[in-house]
Amino acid sequence: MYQRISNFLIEHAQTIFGEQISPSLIQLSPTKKEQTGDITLVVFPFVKILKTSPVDAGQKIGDALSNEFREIASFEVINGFLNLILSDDYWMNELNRISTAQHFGKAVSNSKPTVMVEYSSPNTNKPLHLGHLRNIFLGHSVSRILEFAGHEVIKTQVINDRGIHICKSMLAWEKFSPLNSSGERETPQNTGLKGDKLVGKYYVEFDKQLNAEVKNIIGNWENGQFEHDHQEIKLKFLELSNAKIDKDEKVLSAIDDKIKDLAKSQSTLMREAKEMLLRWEARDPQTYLLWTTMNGWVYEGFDRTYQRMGVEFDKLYYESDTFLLGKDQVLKGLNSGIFFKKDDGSVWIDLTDEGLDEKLVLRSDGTAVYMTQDIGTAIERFEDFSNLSGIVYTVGNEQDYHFKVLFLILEKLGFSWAQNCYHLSYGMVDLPSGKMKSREGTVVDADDLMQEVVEKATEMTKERGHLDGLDEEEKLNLYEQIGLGGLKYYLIKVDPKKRMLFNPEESIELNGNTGPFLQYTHARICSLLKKAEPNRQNVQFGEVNLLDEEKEVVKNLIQFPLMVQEAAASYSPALLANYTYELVKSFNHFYQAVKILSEENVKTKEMRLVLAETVGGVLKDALYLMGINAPTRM
RNA sequence: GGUCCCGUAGCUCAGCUGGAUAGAGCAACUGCCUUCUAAGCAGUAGGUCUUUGGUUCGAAUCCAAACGGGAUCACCA
Repeated sequence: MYQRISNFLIEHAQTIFGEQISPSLIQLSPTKKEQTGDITLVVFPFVKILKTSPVDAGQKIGDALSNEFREIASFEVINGFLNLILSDDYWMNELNRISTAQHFGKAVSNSKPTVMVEYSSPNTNKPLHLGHLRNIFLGHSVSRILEFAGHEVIKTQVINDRGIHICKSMLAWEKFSPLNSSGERETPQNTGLKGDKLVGKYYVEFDKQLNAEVKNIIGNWENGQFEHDHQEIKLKFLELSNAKIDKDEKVLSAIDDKIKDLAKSQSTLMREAKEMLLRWEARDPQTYLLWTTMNGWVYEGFDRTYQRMGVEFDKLYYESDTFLLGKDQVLKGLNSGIFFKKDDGSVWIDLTDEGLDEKLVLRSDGTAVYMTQDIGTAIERFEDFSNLSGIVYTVGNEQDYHFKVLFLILEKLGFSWAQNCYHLSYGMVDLPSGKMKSREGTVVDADDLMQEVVEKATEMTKERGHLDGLDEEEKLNLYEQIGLGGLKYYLIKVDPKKRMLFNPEESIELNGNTGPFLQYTHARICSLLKKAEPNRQNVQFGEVNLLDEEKEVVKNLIQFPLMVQEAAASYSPALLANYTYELVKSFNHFYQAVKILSEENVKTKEMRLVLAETVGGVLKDALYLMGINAPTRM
């Protein structure tokens, strides 16, 4: 309707306004709730053209529109706004159109370009945490939204399965794992621990042991004892220590950190970890076996976590396969003059013209850095999938700079698809106590959180007691859906790019703007429809008068396809979440205000049932797009 | 210091391609279950939209500066 009005005004501009008008002058929007009307046109832009008062201008446009469109029953001009009132007929036709659609708002599958969505991308040295949850739910939801909007979507993740951090866990396990009676070190099998948890435990253990050693080393240094009488280290230490004199706290702690780094570099543990990394890179069989084994434990653990989350991937990339990629590209770029070489042999790109800095793309020893790898991986992906048009990277905003540079480099290397690559950047998740810090043990574990949320859902659902006739398995399934639905919605409803606060109590709340509230409404509708299926034959769409409550719901329903498009275009499930909440609120308002089953007028009753059914369908799809299940009872 | 992001009710967030009296939820207070699931609905209260300038018919929204918070600027990933 908006489109039709807009088109009409443009096409007949000459007769209405006496001149051609720019489409940007036409501002159509839903009328504010406080005002009567359905569609509002802002009249101000036309006042100058028509050289009359806002009232006369509005009157003139209103006349023209209501003559043209029989759907416009009447109109009002108030304060420079033209409020169009649409006929019941129009709303009934819209309801009819929406209710008979298969998946209203869903574009034809694969009618839009293929995109790859990357999310999760964990390290294999520790379990997933709250930050990953935001990342994963966000990326997963965006995948579904893009798919619904017509794209073919390939869901992927890069698993950071190599590097010094992995070696730390491996080394700690080798050194510090106790032996059991059969002489075995700890494994998921003999401890019952989830694989990623076990490996994470040894990562923490490494840190603990390292800190102890570091403390020891610094103690020795302070007493003037330097291993092998190492002069260089001694000088550095003394220099740093002297720098501490007369400094304030902030500078002091920065210097202390530097001293710690110095001590770490001299520690046995760090040295051993680095040696292990070298052995790994040399493909030492024993190291490789250990690495494969421990990563295997982690994958098993991750699989269980992903499964509970209800997310999946189509294609996995492993850093151990890709970390050598990109070097050729850099050398090619070097030849074509995009990169340049410094005296020490390191390769850089100069981005100062773009307002950025110089950026390293290859170390002086010829080895790859993160950037090198990402260049290679991106190119490989486009080779793997010949119909790929772009990549969406779901990665935290601390890497904004990295991706800015990455996309620029890819563009300079001549890959036209670089402009279809998008960094879906999201803000950090803070706790009421402040930032999550692994060092301070304030990290919220993903499995623990999911468990907690499901337990809470269980407790509160039992309290409500609407579950007669469900068997035990169905009940457990339901608790799971409610708990996770709440958690997902909580993390998704906030604008992705904004930093957000995670309040544990609010995340398991069932009332208000929450996942369970949306699910509850769905369950309610299902329960209603179980008692009376709408019989479409009885609905004569021309003969029913609509109440405001009903019209409001239809208005919201109409918006759904538009919201999906917007959410897809801006990669923002939050838009969809807010929309869904509005839809559900208007439905509940309607549900509470009118009778349905006991309505005596058959036509009205059937219309209301159709309305409820339609909301149920759209709601189910909307929840699906957020990765949330829609229970039929709760 | 350079670059980028953010600042809206006590708290958590919408609104930001300029438009009517700035909205929700939570927390507080009042009502509504012999009637379709009260995980609901209706209502009361709560605001110098960080500040100051500018752009114009009109600014929470656009521009500039200041203040406050965060991120990033590694031969780390």
